[in-house]
This record gives sequence, structure tokens and C-alpha cells, in this order.
Amino acid sequence: MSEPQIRQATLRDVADLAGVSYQTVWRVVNDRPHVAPETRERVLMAVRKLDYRPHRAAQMLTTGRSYILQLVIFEYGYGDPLPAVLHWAREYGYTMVVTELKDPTSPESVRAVLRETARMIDGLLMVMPYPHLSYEALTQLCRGRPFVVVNTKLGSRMPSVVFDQWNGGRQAAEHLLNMGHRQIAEICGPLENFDAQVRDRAWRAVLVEHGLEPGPRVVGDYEVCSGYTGAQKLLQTQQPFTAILSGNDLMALGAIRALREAGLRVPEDVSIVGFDDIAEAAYFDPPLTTVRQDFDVLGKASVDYLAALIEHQEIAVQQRVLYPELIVRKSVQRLETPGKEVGQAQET
Amino acid sequence: MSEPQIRQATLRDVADLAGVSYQTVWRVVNDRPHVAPETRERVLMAVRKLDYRPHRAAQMLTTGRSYILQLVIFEYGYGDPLPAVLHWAREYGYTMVVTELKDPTSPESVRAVLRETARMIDGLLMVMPYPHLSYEALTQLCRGRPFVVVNTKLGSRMPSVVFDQWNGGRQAAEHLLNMGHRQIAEICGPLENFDAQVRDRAWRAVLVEHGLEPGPRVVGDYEVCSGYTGAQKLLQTQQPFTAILSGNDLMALGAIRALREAGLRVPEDVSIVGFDDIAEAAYFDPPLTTVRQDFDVLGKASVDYLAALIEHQEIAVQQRVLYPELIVRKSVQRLETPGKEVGQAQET
DNA sequence: CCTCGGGATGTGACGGGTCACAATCAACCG
DNA sequence: CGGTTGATTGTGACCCGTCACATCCCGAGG
Repeated sequence: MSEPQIRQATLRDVADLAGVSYQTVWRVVNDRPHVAPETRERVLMAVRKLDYRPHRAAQMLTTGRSYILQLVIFEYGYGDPLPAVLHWAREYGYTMVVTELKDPTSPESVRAVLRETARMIDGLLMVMPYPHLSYEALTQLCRGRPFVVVNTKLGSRMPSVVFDQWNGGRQAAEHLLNMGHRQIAEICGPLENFDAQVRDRAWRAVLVEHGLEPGPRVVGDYEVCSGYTGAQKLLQTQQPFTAILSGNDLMALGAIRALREAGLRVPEDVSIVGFDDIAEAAYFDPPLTTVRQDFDVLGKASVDYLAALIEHQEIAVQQRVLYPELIVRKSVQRLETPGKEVGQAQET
Repeated sequence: MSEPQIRQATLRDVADLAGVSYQTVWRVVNDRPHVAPETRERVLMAVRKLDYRPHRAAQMLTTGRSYILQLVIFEYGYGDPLPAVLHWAREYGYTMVVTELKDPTSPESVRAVLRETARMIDGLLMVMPYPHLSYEALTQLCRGRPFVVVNTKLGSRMPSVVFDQWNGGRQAAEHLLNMGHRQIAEICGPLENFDAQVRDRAWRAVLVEHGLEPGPRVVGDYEVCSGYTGAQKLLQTQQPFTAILSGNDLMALGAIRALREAGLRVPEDVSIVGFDDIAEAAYFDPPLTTVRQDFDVLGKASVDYLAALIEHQEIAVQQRVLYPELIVRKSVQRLETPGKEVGQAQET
């Protein structure tokens, strides 16, 4: 039933049909000058008739450019930049190869992923929440191909686009302080992830700056389930808290559920702040106050940067920083004993 | 700063270093016989030293095989098969190109997407909840390259892997009947999507079979928000209902929120059944009873099928059918006036 | 001693674009 | 009317693996 692999027309085929040389066809197809109008017309006719399309492998071979980018992700988050990357890559004329990376901590596994696409791609986008590889290591692994690291540590000296997690973490903590909370617990993300780490430190720093003791903390893994068990563990500690900072929205969802099962109301008894602002967050019960990371912007900025590196590689290594934004909804209760207002996170 | 595009070693480079011909190197690299052990050793040394990797574009050009597959998606759902496809494609030695398709209804836009990867890929995986293109149209568009359609209409005569949406819709409706519900409303998905259509018809069919009137129905778009407004609209109709069938889990989430805001309890006042079983569904409040579609299985089955088509293309056109599974949680209340038990959806 | 078989190794053409350069031809100038 | 200019068109080498085929060498058999 399946068609017998149709033989595709080549430049020569078109040339024969149009009665010119393949070079002339090439000029027409690539919009070069020095072709007489009537010749051009004749060639275009032949191109349409044979439905000629350039063979990208052949182009790749001669020009060394493939117009293919590779996106390396090692986790499917809810807010990952994939959709935006796909969109903007296409907009810029690139095709995206997407690869998953099982173990981002080992250079070996990174090497394996890169080997598969050796000499086939123009550049790499790596989503690397684990800062295990240095700029030098990555440069070596990529063998001179330009790359941009997405969502890595703020301050890393490598071509990258990142959210300022410190700022985001502070915004969340300061919001709770401003709403009168003084006993703040935390369900943080997996501490191997630098972003979880930074948010955790930001939370702690804000409290210390205001002379407060950090409340109890549990470590989750960014999945709903770990928010659920995390909140249960927090309750078991017997340490009092009036609010929870959650490492992301999903864990916040799990936590809300656990609190409710324990007979607590959200936000009347316990307030909660999430992180990410996934699409559902506004429809949680209660609607979740959270810190938005705009992954569309992240994706576009990353492709932008990579495309620029590929086209004129003289750009100096830099880090492009995006700022998260506090989205206030209904999961935080203002407490009656208001303290003084707490300083803003630095301006975006 | 950026490295000056390192020149990659070729077969000839390795041959020179090892003092043999490029043909011998080729034999070593491709594990062919007729190479003396000590020669092989010497070549391998040179390969390692130069870190030689075959140029995939050149291989593509000569063999006509690229070991690249293309996944065409036109929507980022929560349960899309992307992760599984990525995983299994890699497992089978394929690299995945992922493309988004903005307007799946127009052959022109499909053509544009396929043109970009013309002659570069071994096969296509198309996620096509809109059954707008016939087998013949697709065959033509793909120009003889094998393709598998994912999640299309049950019964379409084309190579495809699908869930039996009819069966899933029936399971959801029958569950509500079994739990004693007789007035069942629906928030269905966008009716351009065949899956939404089929589930809607299944719901209606089950009710009619049991001599019941379908309750009120509103149409959503699979986003949380439309579930929220949808439930509000259902309440405004003034038609009574004790349960809602939702086209997916996300809309169910929105609906639950709207019901609660209207002063109704879930499931005590209104029961609800979702569709998909996304990861968060178990942590909704209440935990959502839903119909699971296992997208991991879907992804694997699709890649399986496509790989088989590519390797021995004599496989007859067929449709591989997967069955959804009812997951009972807490969002459906058993009503006091139990009717007789309602028949099973046909066996999986 | 010559031939034959078979492993080891090398040669050359090819795939389909790309590009530097050569060839052709008309018009235009002095 | 030869020489120059410039647009038009064509030629051939190249990119890097792949594969069919040729060559070389050694030992075995007649």
C-alpha cells in the first residue's frame, strides 16, 4: 500500500526540463542576478512542475549550515519554554530538534546526546537547571558550535538567558511579610536544582533581614504529590506557621489539598504562595497567589540570542536576565497584626 | 570569545593519520569485516585521537536515510505524547524534529510545515485531532514518506494510533448512571476536535439508550477558563442537573471552581467526571474521577508503528486502537435513588 | 612453478547542491 | 572594426560518506 519512495527532483532534473544548465536553475532558486527574465520564467515553470525542493542534506554538506537548532531538556515542567522556542525558531527559519537528557549531572550523558546530532545542527539551547557543567566544559562538548544555556544560575559566566530567581524568591517572601505573616514555612523544590536552592536562600535571607526565624522547611521534587506529603510533614513538625512558600504551583496544589484534609482552611488558617504561574493557578481553590515566570519571553529571548550567536559570532559572552513578577490572587490572607511594610525586591 | 568553528575530522583525516585509505577507516567505523586486527587497532586510535564522528548530512545524502523523525503537533495539551515520543524515538535510534502547526485545517499550512523538512526526515508523526485531511491528501503531502497519524478519528483508513474516544465517553457516562445520576449536564470540548465530538455523541447515546433526556450542554475549548465560564452558563440555564461530564480535566477544574463560587458543593451537590487523568487530577479538590488516556503508551505505540513502516514498508494500512480507563476518585457522589446497574463499555 | 581462493586494502564514481571561474554574446566605445 | 564592458550562461571541483569494483598479497593445491 505504501508508496514506493518517490524520487525527488534535483537541480539537474529541473535544468533538463527547462533546457538550461543546473547553475542557472540554482540562480533562479536562490534568487541570484544574471538570469534573463524569460529564462527565469521558464525555470520557475519547471520548478513548479517537478515540485522541486532543495535537498537540505546536500545544502548542509556544502555550506556547513543546517538551519537546525537543538533543544536539550531534561525534564518536562509545566512552564517549560518549549512552545515558545518552537514558535520563534520557526519564525527565524530554523527547524528544532528536541532531545531529552536523562542525567544532566554527567558530562557523559550530555556527550551522548550531543554525539547524536554531531555536525548536524547550527546551535544548541540547553535547559540546565543543574549548574554542573562549566562554560569551558560545555564549549568543549559542543565543539565550537554556539550554544545558549536557558534557566541556569544567575551570575554564571556563559551565554545564557535566566530568570532572576533570587528576586522572585524575595518577592514571594516579602509579600507574605507585607501581609502580616511572621511564621513562614517552606516547601522548596529539589535542592539539586539551583533555582530551588536560590529561592530557598532568598526566603531565608528576607526573614533574617527582618529579624525573623525561618519556619519549618521540607524539600519536595516539584511534583504535586510532594507538595501534598510536604504539607503533611510540615504539620507534623508541630512548629507553628501561618503561611507556606511553595517552590512551584504544582506543589502548592498538593499542599492545599493536604491542609484541607487536615481541617485547615486556605487562606483563612494558612496562606500559600506558589511559583511559576501555570495556566491553572488562577483556577485553584483558592486562586493562587504566585510569582510568574514568563516562559514565552524566556523562549523568545533564548532563540534570539542563539540566532545572533550563529549569525555573527563576535558577541561577547553574556547573561540575559529576566525578572519574575508577583501575581496577587486569593491564597494569602492579610493578618490582623500588620508589621511595617517590607522593602521591594529590586526593580525589574 | 566564541570558538572559531572547529574543523571536524573526516574519514580522510583519520585515514591520513592512521596511514591507511579512507575506505579502511570506513570499514572500521562501520564494523565491517576485511580489516586486519592490528590495522583496526591503529585506525581506532586515530578515530579517538581526532574524535571523529560521521557527518550525518553526508550519510543522509548517500544513503537516503536520515534517522530523523518529525513530530507535528498543533496544540500543547497537558497530556500530549511528546515526552513518550521523544523517549522512544531516541531508544530506537531516531532524532526528533518537533514542529508546531498553527492551522491544521488548511492543507496549505500543513504543506508549509512539511516543506521545511523536505527530504530530511525518514517519517512523520502527526497529532491530528482535526480529521480534515484524508489519507490520500496526507500521502500526497508527505510525498511517499511514511507517516503515522496520532489521535485521529477512530475508523479512519490511515496508518494511525488512536484512543477509542467513544468507549471513553461511554465509560464516563455509564459511571454516572451507575452512581444513580439521571440529570447529567456536559461541558464538552471544542467540536472541531473529533475527540470532543465523539465523546459528546457517546454521552448522548448512553443517555438515550437508558431513556433519559440529555441535560444542558455548553461547549468549551479545553482550557481551564472555559470550564469555569461553562459551569456558570450551565447554572444559568436553570435546567436541573446532578452531575457534569467534562471534556477534559482542566475544564473540570474550572467548573469545580465556578460551582463552589455559586455556593454548591462538589460532589455533594454536583458530581463531576473529567477526561485525560492529568497528573494533578488526583490532587484536585475533590480528587477527580476521570477517564485516563495513557499518553506514554500512545507515544510508544506511535513511534513503534512509524519505525516499522520505515524499516519494512510492506505493512498494510491499519489503525491501532488503545482504550481509555475509568479512574474512580471522589468527585462523583452516589445518589440515594439507585437505578439498575448500567452495561459496561465494550471490553478493552 | 603456476594457478586459484580469499582476505586485506585501495580506487573511483556518486549523491545533490554550492561556488569560483571560464566561456559566450551582444552592445558600446573610440 | 578591434577591444572593452557587462550581463548571461555553463563547467568543474568540492563537501563527506557510501558502495561497487579493482588490486595486492599470501598460502594452498595441482
